[in-house]
Amino acid sequence: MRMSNMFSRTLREAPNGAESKGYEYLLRAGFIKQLGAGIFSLLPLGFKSTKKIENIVRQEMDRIGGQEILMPVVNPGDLWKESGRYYSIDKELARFKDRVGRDMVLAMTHEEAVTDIARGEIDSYKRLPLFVYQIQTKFRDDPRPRAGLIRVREFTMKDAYSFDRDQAGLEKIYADNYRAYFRIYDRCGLPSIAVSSDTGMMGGKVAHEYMYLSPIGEDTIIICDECGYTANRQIAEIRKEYLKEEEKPIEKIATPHAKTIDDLAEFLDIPASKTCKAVFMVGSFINDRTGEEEDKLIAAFIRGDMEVEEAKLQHAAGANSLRPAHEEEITACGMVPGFASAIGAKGDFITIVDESAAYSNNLVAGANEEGYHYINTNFKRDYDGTVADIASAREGHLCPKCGKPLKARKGIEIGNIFQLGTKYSEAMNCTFQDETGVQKPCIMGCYGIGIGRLLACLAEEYNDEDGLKLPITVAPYEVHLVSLVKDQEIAEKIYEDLLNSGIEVLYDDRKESAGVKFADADLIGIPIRITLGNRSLKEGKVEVKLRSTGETTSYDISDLAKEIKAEIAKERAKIEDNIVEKNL
RNA sequence: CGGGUAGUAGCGCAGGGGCUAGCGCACUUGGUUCGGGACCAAGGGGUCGGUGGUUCAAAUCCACUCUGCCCGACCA
Repeated sequence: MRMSNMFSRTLREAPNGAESKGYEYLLRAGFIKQLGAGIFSLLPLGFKSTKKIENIVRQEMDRIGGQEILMPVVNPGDLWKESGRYYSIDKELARFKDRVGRDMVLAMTHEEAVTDIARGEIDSYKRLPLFVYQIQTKFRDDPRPRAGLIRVREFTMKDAYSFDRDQAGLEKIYADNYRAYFRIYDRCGLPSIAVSSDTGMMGGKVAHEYMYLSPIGEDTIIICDECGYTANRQIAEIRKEYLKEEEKPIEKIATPHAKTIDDLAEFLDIPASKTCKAVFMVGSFINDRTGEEEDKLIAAFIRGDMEVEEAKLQHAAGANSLRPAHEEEITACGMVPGFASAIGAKGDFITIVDESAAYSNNLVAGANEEGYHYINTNFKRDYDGTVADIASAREGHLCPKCGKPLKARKGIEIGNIFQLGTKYSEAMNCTFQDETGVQKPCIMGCYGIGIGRLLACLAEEYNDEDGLKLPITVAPYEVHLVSLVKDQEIAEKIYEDLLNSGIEVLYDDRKESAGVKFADADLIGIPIRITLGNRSLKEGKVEVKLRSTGETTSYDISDLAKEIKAEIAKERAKIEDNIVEKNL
């Protein structure tokens, strides 16, 4: 590619709103261009990188037996009504009507579409297992896109789907994907960890998320350095110590102005762990057959020294979504915000009690009367409810596996794998006949990687004060040929030679000053830079500089292509040698 | 969806009722320079986000509206 003819140009200054380095450089180097909130075009350099990432993904999917297909972005709404997600997913699912008024959706994932195909293909256990994938556009109308390609509305995703006859089959392909994902990130050069995760709108039971740890991440990951336990905070468990003691008689006491746990603990001169905190949410419960929606108050109780994790609470209550409750909704059930407990409450609401509160004795809790609390309240004796783990794991809490203190880190989700089970196959009647003639639902799994987000994370990981320095496996070109010579003929010849040797070359043939060319080369960050200068050329030499290390070598022009191929192989080896097989 | 902030040339910004709307970079032409964002000279480019209003006069004041960004709610 000749830079004199390149569609995109570099920018000297960062466009307004590029707050992270990676995003800024992707914009300035001309990899991407914003079209609207959360909507980006890929320019030639960004598209090249994206294709490289896609090809790595493709190779690894093929390697574990994946068959590439392509499904439509536009799906009939009826299909999504079958799975129930037409109703259970809110505005994030973009809907429209076609010319005859049929409900249509822009697919945000493809469980429905693939299950529809599979139910037509799969009749016998002999057809299983099956594993397909696609690399395709998704649209999710995110309420708040941000940080460039990190969180967007339209994006390219590799999504894969497996169909098995039993759990053992699913677990095998799940483990294959688990390994393949690490190989993909390793081959892209992106550090990654796998964490146990929530299943969210996908449904199913077992799931892992792959995270790139970064301060700009929006997910919080709980990590145990000691035993390797890792989980998204949404589901991270902690070892809880219960304050067991002899039950004492309940007693109402005056606690004027003690509305918060801190106030209360200070007023009574007790630790927060001797109190019980109430958190009120309203859950939306959607009937996914009819789309009918019902709101219900959820009262969550947890020991005063802990916080409620909303995702856990949502699961425990079986709600589709949660929002904070309004004061009237709480008082309608006989509870008084600031002085609330389940004791003496009435009306239709769901009570979820964290283990910390349920298994500790003699806690101070609200008396549902302005200015009063009960001391020595005990679960079961004084109030009832569903016991669940709804505690939010924080740095310093104890590891559920080994009991050592946990750490909290920020991360960006770069992929996920789900054991779906039969959620979609049952809802959509995707069954097979086993040896005994019995119809059974296929056991499904799904596996996703956001391609653009991966590029964004790579840009975040690989940059310095001069620009990007993507690894050679994902950089748009292998070699940047910078010509500083007056007589372009020799440069043209070298360019041709390199191309003929099968090397991917970005050729700066522009009539620009050396400084401009070097600055642009650093900004775009192609791994190997060849500089053609008048002086060294007279001696038959050219300079080769690595973007990653700054290391410079001088080569004879006569065997340049051969030497460059060796350099490329070395750069590739730097990445490929770091591929580590990681098993589930 | 709530709070904040901003829309003026490709990018970054200034101007804040008055005559041809500026600056830096970028762009065009000519010349000099030529290994780390060169210099000189001459040029080209803008419905001042949109609509409506106030006024003799609006980029500037007012109302509404659209869009971007940040924080939160939210989210794979």
